[in-house]
Amino acid sequence: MAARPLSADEQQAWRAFLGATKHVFEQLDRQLQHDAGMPLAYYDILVLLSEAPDRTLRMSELARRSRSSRSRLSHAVDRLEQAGWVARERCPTDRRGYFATLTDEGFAQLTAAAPGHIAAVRSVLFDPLSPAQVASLRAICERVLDQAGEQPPAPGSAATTLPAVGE
Amino acid sequence: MAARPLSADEQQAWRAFLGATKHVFEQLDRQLQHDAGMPLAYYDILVLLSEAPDRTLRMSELARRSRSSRSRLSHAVDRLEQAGWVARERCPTDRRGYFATLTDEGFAQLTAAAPGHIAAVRSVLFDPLSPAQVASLRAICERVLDQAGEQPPAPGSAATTLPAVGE
DNA sequence: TCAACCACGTTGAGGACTCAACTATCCCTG
DNA sequence: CAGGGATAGTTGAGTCCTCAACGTGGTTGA
Repeated sequence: MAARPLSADEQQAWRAFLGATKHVFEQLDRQLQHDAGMPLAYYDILVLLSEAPDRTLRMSELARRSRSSRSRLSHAVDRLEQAGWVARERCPTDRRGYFATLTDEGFAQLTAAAPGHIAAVRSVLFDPLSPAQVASLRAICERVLDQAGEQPPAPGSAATTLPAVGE
Repeated sequence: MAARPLSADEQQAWRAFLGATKHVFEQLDRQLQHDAGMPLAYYDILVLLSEAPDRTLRMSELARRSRSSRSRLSHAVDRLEQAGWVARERCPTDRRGYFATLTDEGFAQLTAAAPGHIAAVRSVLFDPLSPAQVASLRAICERVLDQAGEQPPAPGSAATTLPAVGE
């Protein structure tokens, strides 16, 4: 399976991508950790909760939206719960399930953290780019994500298309 | 400091970027870990060493090229040394320093791991993109990296430009 | 020559993530 | 309504990373 190696263009695109993403996430993580005491992944969880009705989501739904594994989310919510920023509650209709709710304290933390984080996102990612590049980046990332949905046509599986999961 | 919030376009670009990068690195890390028993970060270290004269680099130079902290690199080389893929050697002319060398065993591992990794990079990142998008992605990432070089004009520091570090 | 300073790299503690195994609950079929 | 299989979520061990502190060796200037 001697895969065709990357072309020179692809090679350089790949290295630039590796470097740029490493840099971006390192800056953002450091900024958030320093100024708000949470990593980027946790900030995202709080954002997702803050946007949900009643600031509440089922664990599995939260995992899906944050693109994390159940395990990762469970560990993360453990910590956020310890911090008092999120509360867990049993789901009355399905007793396997739990809801995660953003507490007032969590909302306050998020509100406090947002301006610094947004400024960092701007300065590290958007400021250097032209509007056309921002649009292009978005199209590229959405393309990659679309492709990600149409998973490996697992050998033997016929129709794996899921009934649109109304985002 | 109520930073201007992200525009709707920026917002969506940002979320797509978060999602796409998360997906890409998750896939690649999983593939490498499963098929070659190393995370992407270690693979990159081996690549950098394999390209260097005598497959050898000073720790600090390796840290710079891999964009990792000295600490991270030190831990990583610990592990790679335990695996027998890299060897450390004192620098004779500067006794604070060390060289890291890719061993034959390490080179063999890298050679074995490369095809699968490259195939994964293609399938997850490049295959979904048009050539124009690949070029665009590269330009975008290089722009972000350029900007990263011109660090914060630290208050009070006059000329922080470094004497081009011959790449 | 010696003190102050800087550069190289390591160390250890603690946090976040992965993977596999596990419990508990729900649902479907016979 | 029993049994099997899927689904929801948790748990613990192990890995990788970060941060701050440290030892050691080079360098510079009075």
